[in-house]
Amino acid sequence: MQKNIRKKYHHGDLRRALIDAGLVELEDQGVEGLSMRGIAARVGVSHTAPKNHFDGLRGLLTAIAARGFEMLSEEMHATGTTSAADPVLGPGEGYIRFALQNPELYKLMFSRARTDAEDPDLKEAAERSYGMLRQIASRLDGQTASAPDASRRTEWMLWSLVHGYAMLLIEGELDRQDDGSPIFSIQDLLRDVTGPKTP
Amino acid sequence: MQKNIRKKYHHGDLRRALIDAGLVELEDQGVEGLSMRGIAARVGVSHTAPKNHFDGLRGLLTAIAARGFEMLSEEMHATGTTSAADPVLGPGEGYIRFALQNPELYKLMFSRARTDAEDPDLKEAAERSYGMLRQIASRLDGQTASAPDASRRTEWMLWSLVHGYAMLLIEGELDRQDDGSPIFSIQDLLRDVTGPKTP
DNA sequence: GAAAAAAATTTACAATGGAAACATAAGGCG
DNA sequence: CGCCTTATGTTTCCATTGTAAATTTTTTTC
Repeated sequence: MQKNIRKKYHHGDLRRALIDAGLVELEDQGVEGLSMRGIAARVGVSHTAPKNHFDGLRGLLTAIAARGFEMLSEEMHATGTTSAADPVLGPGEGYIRFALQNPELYKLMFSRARTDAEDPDLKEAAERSYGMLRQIASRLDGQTASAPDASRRTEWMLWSLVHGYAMLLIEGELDRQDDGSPIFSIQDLLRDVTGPKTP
Repeated sequence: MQKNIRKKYHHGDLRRALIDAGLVELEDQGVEGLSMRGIAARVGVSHTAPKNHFDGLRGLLTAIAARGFEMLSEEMHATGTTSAADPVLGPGEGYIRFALQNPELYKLMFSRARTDAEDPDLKEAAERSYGMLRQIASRLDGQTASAPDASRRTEWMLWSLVHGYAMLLIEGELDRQDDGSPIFSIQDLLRDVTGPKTP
């Protein structure tokens, strides 16, 4: 009856707190170093408390991944609506920026071994991101020659390129400059694809 | 003395046996399900026996990853030297075939969190694979326009595309046909890149 | 205010990676 | 040959982790 906005004795919003803490520990120690007990300790609850909000460690990781996709969509949208932004290169850059700023989270988001791909929240958040990618692909497609199912193929090509670029950079397989930025940007690679008409 | 099938106290080639067993369990249960004890049990030794041959679980996984790169090089070479093979599409197809036939191994090979990237054997085996990729990239580069550092950029582009395609397929993000084969092949995507001059 | 539900803790347990001490085989060397 | 050194495996033990069950504490409902 009384929805006291004052802090409740029962933590109040443990679910959100656990996800937030998980995000911190994730980038701090990597997915490997993540533990139910560690996250719970960071929030200050017993290590079994999360069970009331998540279906085990996998459930918590799934929720964290869902949050990641929300962040990704936001980043792509932000970089895409800038006035100066290219409709293709802009969101593509936002995608990469997110991946490089949250490498462990990005890896988790694409790790079916650690998350539950059937989770409704995760599916919805991921689908929103994928939809944005499809939109970009259709724009990119308009710039090049069009075959029957060219759109879908372009979508595969774009996503593969961007995802591979992000993953290889995260895992340290592609060289970086002294300031930490990649030698070639995703725009550099995309320009190779959008056609040689661009000088 | 007795080279009978009698069970010897000293295994003989435990190192190789552990890697072989690890490869089986890896594809069987995924990287997550892999355990030192499980692998040791499969070979029939105590769970601490591997310590004489590997530096912990990470050491064993590193050795398995190195073996993976050897297999990858072999597969690319085999598919590239076929008489009918395109010098670019051939090895590219071999790369993808390996990844899709050994998905868990492929993921492990690119997981710096689980392997020791400084291991000499791993470095050497990986470098051999990367060298083959560079070779393909230079061929691909010869087919398109050439800018100053175009070669290296093409290398990034090719590797990103192929790796992303492999990873997305492995994680189930890209749809497959009823027979399990991808809707678009890596050749389909590569043709988008090699330029529209190819019919 | 009492009952019910929700949230969190305590306790317990099995699995795992790893360290240390010990055991066994193999090979070198007198 | 017989002893000794070393490489290889085993036993035993421990800390950490995820999870389940029983219990306690707080909140909500009636």
